[in-house]
Amino acid sequence: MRIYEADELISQLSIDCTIFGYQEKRLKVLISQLNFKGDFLALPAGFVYQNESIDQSAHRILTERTGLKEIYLQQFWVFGEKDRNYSKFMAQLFAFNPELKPNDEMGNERLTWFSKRFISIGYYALVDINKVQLNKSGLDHSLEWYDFNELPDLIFDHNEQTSKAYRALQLNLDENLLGFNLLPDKFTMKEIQQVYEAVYDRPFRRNNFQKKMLDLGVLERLEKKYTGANNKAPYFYRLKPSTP
Amino acid sequence: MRIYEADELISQLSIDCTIFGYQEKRLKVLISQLNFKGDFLALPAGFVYQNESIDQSAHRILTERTGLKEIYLQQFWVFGEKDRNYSKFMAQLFAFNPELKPNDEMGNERLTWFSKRFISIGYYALVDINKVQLNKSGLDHSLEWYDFNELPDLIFDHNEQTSKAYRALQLNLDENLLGFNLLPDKFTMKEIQQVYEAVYDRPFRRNNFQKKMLDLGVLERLEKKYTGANNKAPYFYRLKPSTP
DNA sequence: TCAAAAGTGTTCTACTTACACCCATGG
DNA sequence: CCATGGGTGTAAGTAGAACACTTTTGA
Repeated sequence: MRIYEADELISQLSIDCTIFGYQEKRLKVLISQLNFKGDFLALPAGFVYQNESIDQSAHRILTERTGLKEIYLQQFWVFGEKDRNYSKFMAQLFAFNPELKPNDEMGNERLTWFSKRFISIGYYALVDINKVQLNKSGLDHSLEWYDFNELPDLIFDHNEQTSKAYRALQLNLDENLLGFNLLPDKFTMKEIQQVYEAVYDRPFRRNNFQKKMLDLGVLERLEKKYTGANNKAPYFYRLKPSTP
Repeated sequence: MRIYEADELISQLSIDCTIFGYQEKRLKVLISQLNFKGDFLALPAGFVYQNESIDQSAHRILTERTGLKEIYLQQFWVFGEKDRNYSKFMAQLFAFNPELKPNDEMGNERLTWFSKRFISIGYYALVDINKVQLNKSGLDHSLEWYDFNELPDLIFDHNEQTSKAYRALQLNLDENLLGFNLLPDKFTMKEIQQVYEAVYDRPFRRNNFQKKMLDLGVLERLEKKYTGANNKAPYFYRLKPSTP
């Protein structure tokens, strides 16, 4: 389990990722249960190698866990309080995992590294949950999607981070056409509306929403979607190829 | 000149500040000429001490140079490209200042510190230019206000930073009532309008602007401002005390 | 009494919201 | 032919832009 390569990493700096997905009318967030005894739930996170940009670092963290290559990713805040360190987490960790207490030179060095105050760059990501192939990194005991509205207690300030990420998402969803990142390539108007309703936690009027979307001029209407239900079949849409 | 206290500082991390002021219908930015031979112009910047938050660090950098205690300050972007380092700057620096080349243990240690790749957290600040008492730090040869539209070449990616700071300012000015931070406590409607015109680089209609401002409900009308000009005297306004 | 600049009211327009109707689908 | 859900058109309401007019000030 490689979690410590101090020379290759920027010290005291971490990347924390709030990964949003969408399923069954719910906004979801990917949460990792850490690979230790005790219920330590956390955002997928990692450190920055000397030879990668912070964006590349965030991409690496995400690609490792989701298998996705193309991911919408956006930095949204730096968390830099002066007492922001792992000490509380590590005290709990050692209480549940006494065998992890450092007992040699190497362990102490690692402890020193983790004992320092950390600055964290918060990223949020939007993924099509159906394309994700969850893949635990060495740090993860399990990876699981949680409803954004029913997030458990996370370590550190990760609950605060999800709140701030959510606010950033709300601010940017509409203007930057982010909603489509949460859906498959082909989707119905109802589906994209439900994404909006999940993100903004309020209903939209069907007809006005459709008009607004079509007026954006970025959607291409495809064939109808016949589901076998006894009602009119909706159209599929996709982002116009010219709209990257 | 203390510019290097590696143990007390977070390594590979800096804070760069784009400080906006307003004077004579112009948006201004505070630029430092570095205290070396050669024309090195830069944003006021500094590093983060272990025992201060990143916000406190930015405040310290600003307070040192402007004398102001209360400053509107906002992080807006993290610059973290993988090749983001001082090497190009230092090559030029040594060309103009060969005596700075390290010639002892201490100098080499410092060189090592500065040779690494740096992550920079960009802050922008808004100040009342009349309240500012410019005060050079040890790093500054001089401090000067430049028109935002006529910024000289700055070291590093500092020109890019001012552009990004400017965009962030435009996005936030209106919603967060930031314009008033650029003005004295008492101001006329024309003055705040001219701030807006400077920031958005376009004219506003006098009457509509006044209506919009008053409809915000945050302004309190004070006495008239008699200037001696042969025209109707405008009112002074201030932010309502209840609007912090 | 006049020019300049400030204050205020009114219309016009564009966009959002709300309501209404019609159409396709499979039972 | 009916219930259900999808597509579209139109009226009402609201916010901002544009225009017009009045008031104050000192020369």
